[in-house]
Amino acid sequence: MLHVAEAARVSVATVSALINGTATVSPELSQRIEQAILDIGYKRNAIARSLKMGTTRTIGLTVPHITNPFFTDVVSIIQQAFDRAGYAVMLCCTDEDLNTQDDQIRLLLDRMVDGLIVARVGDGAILKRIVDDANVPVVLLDRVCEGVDTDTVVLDNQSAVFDAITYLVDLGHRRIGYISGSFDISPMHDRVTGYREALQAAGLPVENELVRFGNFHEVDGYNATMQLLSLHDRPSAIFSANNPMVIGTMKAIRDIGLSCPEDISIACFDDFPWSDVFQPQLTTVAQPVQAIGEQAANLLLDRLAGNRDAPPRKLTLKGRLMIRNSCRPLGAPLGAIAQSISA
Amino acid sequence: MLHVAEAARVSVATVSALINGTATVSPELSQRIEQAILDIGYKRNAIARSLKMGTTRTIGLTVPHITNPFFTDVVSIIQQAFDRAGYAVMLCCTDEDLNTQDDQIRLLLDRMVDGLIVARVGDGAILKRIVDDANVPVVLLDRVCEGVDTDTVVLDNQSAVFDAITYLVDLGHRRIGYISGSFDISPMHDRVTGYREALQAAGLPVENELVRFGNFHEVDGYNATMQLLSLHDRPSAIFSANNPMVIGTMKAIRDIGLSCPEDISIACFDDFPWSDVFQPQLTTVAQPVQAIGEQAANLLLDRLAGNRDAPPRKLTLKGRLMIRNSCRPLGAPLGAIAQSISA
DNA sequence: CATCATTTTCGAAACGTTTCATCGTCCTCT
DNA sequence: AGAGGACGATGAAACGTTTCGAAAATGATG
Repeated sequence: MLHVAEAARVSVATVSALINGTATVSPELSQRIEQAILDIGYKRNAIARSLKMGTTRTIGLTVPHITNPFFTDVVSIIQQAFDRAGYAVMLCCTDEDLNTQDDQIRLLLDRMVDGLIVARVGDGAILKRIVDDANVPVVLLDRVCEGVDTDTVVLDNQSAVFDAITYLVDLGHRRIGYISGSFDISPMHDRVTGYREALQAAGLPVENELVRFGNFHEVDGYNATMQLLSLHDRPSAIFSANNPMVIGTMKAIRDIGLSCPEDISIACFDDFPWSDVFQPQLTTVAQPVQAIGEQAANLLLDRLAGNRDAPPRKLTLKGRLMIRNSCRPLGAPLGAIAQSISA
Repeated sequence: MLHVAEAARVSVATVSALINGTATVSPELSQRIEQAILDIGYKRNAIARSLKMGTTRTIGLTVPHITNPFFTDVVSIIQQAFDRAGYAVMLCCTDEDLNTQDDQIRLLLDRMVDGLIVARVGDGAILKRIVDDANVPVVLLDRVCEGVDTDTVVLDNQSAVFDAITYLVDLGHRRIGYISGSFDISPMHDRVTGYREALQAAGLPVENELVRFGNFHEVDGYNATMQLLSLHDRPSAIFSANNPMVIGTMKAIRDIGLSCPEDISIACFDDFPWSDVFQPQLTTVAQPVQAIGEQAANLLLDRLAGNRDAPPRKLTLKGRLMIRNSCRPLGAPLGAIAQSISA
């Protein structure tokens, strides 16, 4: 900018005024300056600007896994929203690891991001410290946490799983396996609760041996399924609490030589685009990813627009059970599957 | 830092020296400074540091689509590599749009990223300008471009598709449809070339009506498949040049009432984790995503480490044909599929 | 004890912007 | 004609670091 000012024989203040439109500059100087900018190929240095302005027009976004289609979709939508608003997005993957997440968020805050969207934080204390420490607005995604007062977008996990399990019960299933993610993360907690309540509502016993915990990865789903299928009285249906784990479940039942839905019914959380073109077409709980992403982005953009003091807003969205053909009516002949799909 | 210096009754220069270890500071002052840092909860301002140092320890990464599993995997691996090296990654999705990509890269350069990894750039001229303008190292991913001399990691797309098509020919297919992405992007160009050469090598005619172009999205695959299947002499096999498009292909053949592989054989580019648990299990060309991501990261990290003047390095990796059960031997009874899989 | 070498600390400039108070100029109004 | 306003342009300070040369303190040596 100094060079531009010299070349145009004006002061840097005038150049700045022209570029930002913060003051009127005469046509004559404008022309000289613009020419100089072109000649020199000047680009404003965003770092210096950020330092002076105290704003980076960048937000931080952390997700557990970018390979999980659910998060991929959400990230993509959030990206687009901030793109439109002229913000850049700094993405970090925490790999479901608390320390990593802590490091990442610290990194982001050090870089003076203007705001933070944090998906699926693990530990309440860490989370609380983050929200308190950061003097920037924070939006929580897919995770609610007692005592942490900030904008939040979550799914009604409990009722979503309740509906899914109830559907299985209605099909005649009595022993339903459940594969959960780590229990200390609220969505996982709520999903298990939905499972238990559905069984209780149907007057069925809740048996601990039917509930397994994993760490969200495919291999966890695989191992958990193997355990469930080696029970002496094995379940006739399995519900898996996330997408990567259900892949593990499918691999396990394939390796054990069973087939779905003939031998075992499968349902899971999180829909994916190809779920109705391959067999079995999985019955899933679809999250409204578009809405989740947009709402989270809107909440943060609203804060960034200056609405700092409004009380924390907590949004809860509803999931939707997508019934396909991976669950069969128990005791009914196989031919009945087709009918059940139209249910 | 000023506050810390005051609280510890030292100069800011000394605080800086201690924090960065750029000079020895006496145990006594060190102790006072560290205490002050703790008391105040001081965090170094990375923006001011970047301004002074001329380096942000941030790299930019652009990909066409984050929802394409291939790019998701690559992004994830690149992320991890730079994470380990203490760099942050700024991710941008270009949505296959040239203007968007241009804007994104400009945005990244304005923010003084230390380096750039650009996946799948569309236009040669734009690309050349980017590489020339940016006074930071640039690594090209999944795209090679005449006249642009910079580090590059690409797949040997041509031979990968050649192998896949040859496999289909060996199964007895004579009319093989091909669904390509935009022709002006080198991988797409090379893939089509592989297709043509495989047919020619087998002495088969290359018919234009069998080659369709789309813009990488599911809907493009759907439309292209519909067109291919409405030909009066329709193909017995279809190869789709990327992952989202093959989903469209599968939906089209489902909607038309055909089934795979009985009525039509399907193969595609890009493997995905669930491809061998659902039916049909797609025969795919798997890219070595791990290697691609790591190599790209290594090339850039090497430049960032100071190796600026080495001549551009061009890495070409090999794809691998993953034969599953979505292609059937033509003319043979259906039972023969199982045998062909072991081929 | 004076001198010199070495270690430790510091003041001040610089990075590239934005912003604010100030200063000319020129116009308008009494 | 002189005063007052409006407008355009500018100099300089500030943002929070790093760094360099210089100053101060310490230790060693003759």
